[in-house]
Amino acid sequence: MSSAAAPNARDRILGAAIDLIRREGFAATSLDDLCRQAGVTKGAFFHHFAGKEDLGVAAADFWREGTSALFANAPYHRPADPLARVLAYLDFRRELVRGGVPEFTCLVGTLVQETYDSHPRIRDACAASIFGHAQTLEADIAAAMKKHRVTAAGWTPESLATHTQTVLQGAFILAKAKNDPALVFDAIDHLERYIRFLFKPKKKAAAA
Amino acid sequence: MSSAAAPNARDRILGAAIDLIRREGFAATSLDDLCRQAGVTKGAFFHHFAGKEDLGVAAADFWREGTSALFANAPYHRPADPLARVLAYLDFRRELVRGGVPEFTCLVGTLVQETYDSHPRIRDACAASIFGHAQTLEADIAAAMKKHRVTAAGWTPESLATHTQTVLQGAFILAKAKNDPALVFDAIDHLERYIRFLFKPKKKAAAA
DNA sequence: GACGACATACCAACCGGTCGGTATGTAGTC
DNA sequence: GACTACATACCGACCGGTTGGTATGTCGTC
Repeated sequence: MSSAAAPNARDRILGAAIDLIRREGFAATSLDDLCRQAGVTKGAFFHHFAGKEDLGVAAADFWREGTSALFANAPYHRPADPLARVLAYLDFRRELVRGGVPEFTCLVGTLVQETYDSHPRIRDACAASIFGHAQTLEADIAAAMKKHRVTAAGWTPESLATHTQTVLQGAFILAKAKNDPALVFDAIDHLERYIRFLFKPKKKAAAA
Repeated sequence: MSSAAAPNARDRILGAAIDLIRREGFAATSLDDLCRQAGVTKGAFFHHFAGKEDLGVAAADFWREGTSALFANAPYHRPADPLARVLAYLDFRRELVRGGVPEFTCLVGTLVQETYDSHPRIRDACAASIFGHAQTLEADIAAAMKKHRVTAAGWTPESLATHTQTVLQGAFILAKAKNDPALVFDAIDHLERYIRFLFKPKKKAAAA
């Protein structure tokens, strides 16, 4: 994910940006620190990026590309049953919670909080990452609804897919606040329990 | 909440800090901007606060005091049934989603993401606000479990109370990313559906 | 010799923080 | 009730370092 020792300067800068922004935030990450950590000079930076805002957009795009490749190649797509794939996705998210808080939390979740009001281009790039990823879950959810004959009362595959990301992003915030990765596991447990409820065979569906 | 025109400089500074930090973030909020918006000078600022980190701690504390008064006096405590109180809490959270995104989102959720690694004092103040508020929900959840004879399989009043805050914090992030308050309502709807599932009378409980 | 990929040197604005100073209490003493 | 001694609240000019950004140079490759 971090391309710490990439051959070209651009990727080294983006790798350093992902690391520093997740740790300190976007505004608190100075270009001097960034270039030092990437092992390049300011000249290299401004050769590849028009400015700091451009770096933010590029970092969010880089994150989106990296994570979408990671999830596309992950093993949770293997089960034949679509509901099993959704639950395997949650297992995979649990597996990703390793190392320190700055290593497993989400770049774009951090980035968007600092930039949503002042840097709409960065905000949109973050939104593309979050909602683009959510979208990859919709097909499995829709297939699971069909197979398990679930008629949604008040929710859709899209809204449930979005909700998984809501829970994960919130879990990262609470994990940071308490400096405790266990809170992410708790949140995923609740989310899994909810999804199992939604797909539990029953005579009468709940209203909300 | 914002004490925009408080009589004393300290509260005006804190009100301006809550506004600016929610809008731009902590690092991007300069003391010059802050003092300008508060209508005070740098001298007044450094009379009341030891430095910028101290402001962060004070703002989180101020937020905790303000929100805990708001929730303590809110009408969702009125229903006799404890589960109804929990659901009324969710309704109250829906009501708070008014105005623009910077106005209804959470100060400490934003603040902690920028400071969890570099300013532990601020992080702890944010954690106190989030988890202190979550704790106020535990009694109602526990009473609801008792009344509705729910034997939790894998969750506790504490973990469910925490989960409500997880969902809300995550919802704020997604609402910022898409610049759309409706995402908060969607998230609360899913959360309400989950809670209703948990307390639905049934013969057999689910495992997770 | 043009061009892409960087390095070096530098700048002006801005940043958090300091400092000397003023105005207004307020409590104690005679 | 006047005087001293001190505290609180606030002002605004100023400082040195850092910031994002620029201008120019160099080296390898086609």
